[in-house]
Amino acid sequence: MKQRLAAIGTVETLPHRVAAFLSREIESGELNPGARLPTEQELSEKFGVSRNVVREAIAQLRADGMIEARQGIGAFVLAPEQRAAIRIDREALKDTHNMERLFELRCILEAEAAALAATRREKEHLDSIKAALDRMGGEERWEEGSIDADLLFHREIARATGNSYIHTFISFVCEQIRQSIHYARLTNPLHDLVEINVGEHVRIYDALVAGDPDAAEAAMRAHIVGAANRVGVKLPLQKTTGAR
Amino acid sequence: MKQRLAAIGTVETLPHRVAAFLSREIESGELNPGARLPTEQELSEKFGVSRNVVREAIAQLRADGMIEARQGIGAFVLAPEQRAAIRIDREALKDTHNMERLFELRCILEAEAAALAATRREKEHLDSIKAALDRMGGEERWEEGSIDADLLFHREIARATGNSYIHTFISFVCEQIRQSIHYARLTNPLHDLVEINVGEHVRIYDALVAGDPDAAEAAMRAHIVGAANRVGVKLPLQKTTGAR
DNA sequence: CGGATCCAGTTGTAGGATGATATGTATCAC
DNA sequence: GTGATACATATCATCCTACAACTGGATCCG
Repeated sequence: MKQRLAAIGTVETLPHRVAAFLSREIESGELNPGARLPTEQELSEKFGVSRNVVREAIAQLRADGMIEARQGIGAFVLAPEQRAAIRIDREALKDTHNMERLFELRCILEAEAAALAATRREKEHLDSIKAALDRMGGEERWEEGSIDADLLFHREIARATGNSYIHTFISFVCEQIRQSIHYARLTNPLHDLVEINVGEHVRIYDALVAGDPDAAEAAMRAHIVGAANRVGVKLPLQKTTGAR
Repeated sequence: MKQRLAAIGTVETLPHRVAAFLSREIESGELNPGARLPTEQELSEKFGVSRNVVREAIAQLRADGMIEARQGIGAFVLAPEQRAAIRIDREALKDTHNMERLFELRCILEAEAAALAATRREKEHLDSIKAALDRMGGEERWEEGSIDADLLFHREIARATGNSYIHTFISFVCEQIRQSIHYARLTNPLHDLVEINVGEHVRIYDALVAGDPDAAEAAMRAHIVGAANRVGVKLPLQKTTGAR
């Protein structure tokens, strides 16, 4: 747990700050695709840091496919479609409207994933899903432990689809939501404990055991809409009927 | 175009190679979460590079949330759930099975996105979607131009959902698929020109204009299954009925 | 005019030096 | 002996300088 807190409250290192600055400049359109960045020396003078720091910052942006550096010429901004990675700005997560969008994305992914999982799940998957479910209800303290179990439950369902990309994407989105909730609790301590509806989870699990994709999808959709409501986010989804 | 080729055939810089090595070691489980990496000096000796290069490599991994460095102690491997970014290994894209998984993920995202877009699209969105559609059919040469138009068509639909995260995710997945097709064509030159079914696109567009979410979703689903087939990937989706 | 060569600018890599921080050890007072 | 303090060590963070590799243009030469 200490490890997680350390990860969240990570100190802002100089290269990280420089990278964030350049990144925002690119996102905001001040540096258009194809434009050339200032030289490393100019940047190091501008920010008052060593060239080494600038290079580490650029290494980060380059790894994301945001810019491309060519020896002897300079560094250039790439088009957004050429990004090699998806990264979500933690600052943006503090905005409730963005949280709503994130929940919407999560709903899309997980609802379909639940349907897939219902047709493909094997015994091993059901066992680990059940284990997460038990941990969730068994925890006396509603704190971190049961939140972890909740996330594990969702990740295990994603894994049961047999599609590693789906697993990766869902894990990622869930983790972003966890962290944005974490922030929200810091600034708004009245949500001291997070309410988890075990009944909704059980309905999902039952549908998976039954191998019914439509029921699994509907249950998952209802659950995520409910979870969003419980943290104060209203999902404007049109598909709450579920049945088809 | 030269720009894109340069981006794809980018030279392997030393920090990139070191980062890739460490990354593989983490993914393969040789370095478990919580494990401590060798010191920067040890790594620089092991790889025969300067400490500077090692630091740039670590900066990349750290930006992805794959490792966490703590001053005075060392660098530690983080759990996969704590990743701050999604990155897809280009090497993995050369595997047909992975392409199938990627198409499946794409189908999930885009089908639901099309339904959302049908209810939320405004005139501006319809105009840009139509423009992409015209470019697609109008291109004489089936080469890059119309592939670009195809991708733009899908991205504009994603944008019409009004959810920037959905837009980002779909753009990303589409781009990965584009590149994996690019690779496939290099090794298998019999697919010299990519076939694009304009009719399928028109049906999607019509459903969006009509504002019919179910029709849009079904049309999108059918289109992506068709597109996968045309590049030799068979999608094992259970939901080809579409109508609800 | 054409071509080879040189030159200045930029990124890539190397190596060392110093500061900041965490951990363990030794010393000292009591 | 015990506790607190000071010190030593290890490690990452940052800075600095220098040189190598590469590019593009200027210059020079025929």
